[in-house]
Amino acid sequence: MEVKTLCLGALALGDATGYEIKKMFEDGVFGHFLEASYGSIYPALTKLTEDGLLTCTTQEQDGKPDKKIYSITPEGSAALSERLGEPVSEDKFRSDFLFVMVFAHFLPKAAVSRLIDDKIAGFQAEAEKLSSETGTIGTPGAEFIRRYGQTIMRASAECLEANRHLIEGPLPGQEKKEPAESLA
Amino acid sequence: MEVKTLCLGALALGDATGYEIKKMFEDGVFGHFLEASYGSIYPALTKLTEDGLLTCTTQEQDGKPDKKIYSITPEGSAALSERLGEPVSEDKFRSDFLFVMVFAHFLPKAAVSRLIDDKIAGFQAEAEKLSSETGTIGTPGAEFIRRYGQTIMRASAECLEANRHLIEGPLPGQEKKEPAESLA
DNA sequence: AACTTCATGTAACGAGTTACATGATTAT
DNA sequence: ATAATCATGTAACTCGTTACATGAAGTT
Repeated sequence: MEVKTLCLGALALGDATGYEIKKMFEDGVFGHFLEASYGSIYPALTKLTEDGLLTCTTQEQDGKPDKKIYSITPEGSAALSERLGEPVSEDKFRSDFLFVMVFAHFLPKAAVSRLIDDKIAGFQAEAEKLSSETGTIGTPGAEFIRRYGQTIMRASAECLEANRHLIEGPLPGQEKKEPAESLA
Repeated sequence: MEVKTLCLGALALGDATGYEIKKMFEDGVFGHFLEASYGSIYPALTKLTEDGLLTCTTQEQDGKPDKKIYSITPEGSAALSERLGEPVSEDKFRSDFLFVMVFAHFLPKAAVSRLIDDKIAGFQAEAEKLSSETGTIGTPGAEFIRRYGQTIMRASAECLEANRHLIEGPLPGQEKKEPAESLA
């Protein structure tokens, strides 16, 4: 999905500036499964406006550059519909972390454990973030994504915890005496 | 993670040709969370050999181009260890499908339902594939990845099925006035 | 006859990121 | 003081993909 289409979609949810669109791909719903940088958003916005798919209202500000608020036009909506109907590219899950795990025996044990701890914490934080976002965008689609994201993040964290012994070796508590993990 | 590192990793699992390495990123364990094309693998292999991180044995064949079997050198292993120790980039989950779901109301109902059906089938196929791969590579890391992948694929399929009503609207049979939001 | 598998390699092209340029305001 | 937020925009660069070139053997 090219950035132009993403911008069209973002603006279908309401008028926004380039800066705000970027935020939607950072913190907003989109942030969990898409990304876009200023370097791609601003040129896309310019191009879409030239093509009549957006209109732009400039709002003067003092100190800061003028705020350029973009709105989607009927042609823009039509274009979005069309692109949405085209076959979507496959979901892509890229993980350098998993690659490292395959070669965990190349690294010191403590480093591997830290990597796993951090990853689990990351998943939990992401799940947390998603649940706190409830109601940010009122659409069913957004709610769907929140639930989806939470499910995956929780499943990931649990699965990692349940199977970390495969890469770390058996837990100290399981190979000898009582578990030493008392910190809760 | 750049392709050079990926090749180094692939060859740490055993000698291989460029062609075979490509297969590992298509069908093998790596295929589920990484990708690389011939256009990046072959140049990477050449570069790594020049740098002394790999050695190359040419095996003549009739008809086909000579087979070039690469092996990792001690320096290559050292380089791999080093790169594995460097901070890994964040996991990236990119999904055009989810983007489309946010704007499902732009599409005909039947098209949306088909998209969802296909996606669920895809997740199930992927889970299936992962479970059939048991034992392909004997390492704990590979086993870990299989379990991880299966968990995620199954969770995805189930979650999609459980929440599809959010984007498709309530099921014909459930269309009543009762509070239908139970979350489970 | 046509397609897939095996097998390597290069050049053009694409799409987006990174870093830079600019600068006021507010928070730490 | 220092950093972050707000706000837009461009140019260079990176990295990789796509498509091409070549070609035999086996399969449908």
